Amino acid sequence: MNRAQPLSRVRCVVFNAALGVLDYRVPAGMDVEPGSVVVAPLGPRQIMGVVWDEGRLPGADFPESKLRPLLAVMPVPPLAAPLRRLIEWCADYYMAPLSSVARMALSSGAALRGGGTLTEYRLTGAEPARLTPQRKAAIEKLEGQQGTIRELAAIASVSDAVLRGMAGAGLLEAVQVDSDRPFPHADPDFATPTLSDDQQAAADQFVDAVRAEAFAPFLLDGVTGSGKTEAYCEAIAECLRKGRQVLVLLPEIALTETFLARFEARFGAPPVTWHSSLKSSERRRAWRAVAGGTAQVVIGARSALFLPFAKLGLIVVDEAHEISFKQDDGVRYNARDVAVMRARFEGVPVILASATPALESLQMAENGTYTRVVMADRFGGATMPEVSILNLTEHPPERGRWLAPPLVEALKDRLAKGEQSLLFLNRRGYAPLTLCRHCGYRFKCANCSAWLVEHRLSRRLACHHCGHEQPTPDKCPECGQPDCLVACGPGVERIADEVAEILPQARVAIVTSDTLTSPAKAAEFVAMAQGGAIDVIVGTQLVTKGYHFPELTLVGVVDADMGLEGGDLRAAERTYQQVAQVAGRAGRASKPGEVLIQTRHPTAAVIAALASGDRDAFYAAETEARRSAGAPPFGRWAAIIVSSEDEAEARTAAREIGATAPRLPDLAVLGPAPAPLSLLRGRYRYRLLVNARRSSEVQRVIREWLEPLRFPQGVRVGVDIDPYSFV
DNA sequence: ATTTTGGGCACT
DNA sequence: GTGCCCAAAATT
Repeated sequence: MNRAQPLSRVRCVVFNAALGVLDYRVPAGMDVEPGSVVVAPLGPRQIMGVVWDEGRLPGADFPESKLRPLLAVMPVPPLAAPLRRLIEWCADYYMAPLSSVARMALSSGAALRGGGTLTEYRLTGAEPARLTPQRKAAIEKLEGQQGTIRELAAIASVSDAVLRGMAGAGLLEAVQVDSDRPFPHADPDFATPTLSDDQQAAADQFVDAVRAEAFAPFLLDGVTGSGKTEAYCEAIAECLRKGRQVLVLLPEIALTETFLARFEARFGAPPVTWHSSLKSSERRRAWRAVAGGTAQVVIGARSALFLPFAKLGLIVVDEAHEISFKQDDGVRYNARDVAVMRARFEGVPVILASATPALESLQMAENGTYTRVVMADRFGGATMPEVSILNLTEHPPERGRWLAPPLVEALKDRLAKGEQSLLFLNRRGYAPLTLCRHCGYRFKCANCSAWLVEHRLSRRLACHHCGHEQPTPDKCPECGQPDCLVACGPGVERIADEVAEILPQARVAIVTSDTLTSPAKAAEFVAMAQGGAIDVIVGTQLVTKGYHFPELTLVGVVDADMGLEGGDLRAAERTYQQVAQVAGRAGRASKPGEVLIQTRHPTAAVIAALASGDRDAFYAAETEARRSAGAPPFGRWAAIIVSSEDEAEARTAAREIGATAPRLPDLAVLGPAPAPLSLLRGRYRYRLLVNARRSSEVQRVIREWLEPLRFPQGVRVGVDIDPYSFV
């Protein structure tokens, strides 16, 4: 590309949501182009920004004479045009400030300052002469850890002063980490697998698309166990051969040890990972390798979508139906949809892989926008498990118990045969509500309108929305009565207790984000489960993903109705997906699997479809329900969320928005109403729902609606386009 | 968002 | 006049 005239005046997206776009003069000798990351003066301060394309952004002409010169250019490659187009698209579609979206592409502050080294610390193992309590605690928690003082302080929950003292006393040693040391090389032909006909046919289509180097969206629709991963890995291999980079998006990247192991077995090296809990040195190294084009394959959480790939060749979204791809704070984007847009702007193929695709994705396949690739059979001749409904009204569990007699019998049977069972309940902790038998007091979060969940293993009461925790008291805080607290409802811990009572000799493992807190713990669990050291696994949706347990022949769904009772727009679909996904864990090897679903609504469309294994029937019923509700993909939803620390202010602002709602034939506005969690993290929240019957420009309507309104300071108004959760 | 400014007000 | 607090304005 030849640039004629060096730029003398540029429009910058500065990293401040309120300011947006500002113009600057480029001093003589400074080399900037669209995408350059720069430091600009702002009043007495300095602010980071990205040079944008001339003429693509709104903004009045600012007098030449008042322009101030840019201060510096960061030593990183400029953000390429396709990424800039993606940022613009996201800002526009999700109604977020351009700067907030741009910031996601530059989320590694350290990387921007250039390469070089970073100082990290680790324990020396030296025996201290005497030990303060803080130092003793730090040494226990930092075993095997390495990181900057700041990161270690967070891990050990001590102040950095403690650690600096320890470094001075020789208990911690400094290690220089090179941020540009290369990642191991992935070899496309390291271990080429033998594919089934289905897999080969899918792989061929993907490889052709990679070779074509053009935008091509695929919906890889394959039952659990059909070997989707092997099929798309062939497309990854083709990218590696062409020297192009690959982005694989996974939900909950921190817990996908098994995926990383499979990847390494196929390509001879682990991929580069990207997720929110990377340490700053790891983040910097990964970011720079991505921007420099040396990171071949990046396995990432949704934030990886905004990485500055130098030569992207393919995007894969695995488990594409997962709702965790929807970001629910900050810029509320759906990574699945943004992935398709990025592929489009980059001109590369994108594969959405799922056993239970979102209705929206199926619709896109049906109308020809996406190419549908079906893998209908399980790999290696394994059969789909037999699914039965367990009507809780007919087979009630004993009082104070949650497992119905037939499920108990099935558990006993598997234990006798030496086979594994899995009980699925999507609820962490022991019990979702604790109350005082004496005075009726209920434990409630101080910052949110939510009950505190008892975690008996850690002897704490926790709010699952804001993270607030307190020790479980032994007497009621209201009336002071001792031994009067009762647990209401089941959580996985309670189910595990029940299993231990029914099957005292069974080895039970609880699998939730509370117990698998690190990749090492996850690996340990997988090793134990596969080594036959666990008889019954009790888990949340965490166990529904990615694990293969050859001896697992029974899956019990403890409460299939749980998801249906909330006011969630996609409740039926999510229940279907979760149960289908967990059912897929049963009988993956030679032994057939059995699935028992406990429910009080055996005739509900979702439950019936699960029982009959008739996926098409479920999707047909759900399609009709969505059509008549004007829900996606037939109409559009948007949520307007008004929040403030002052309840009255939030209510007034929400009412004002409601009162000024536009009256349009295809638009329905519901609310304002207090949001389901009307108090969240100390903020009172009101919500309006906007339903646009046609796929019209909801964003434009909302923009014009909210634009003239002014609210007091402290009132935040956010828009959630295509909302999933109404929390 | 953060900093600067300017007005109103009490106090000297 | 001076200090102080808070709201409004400006930031390229």
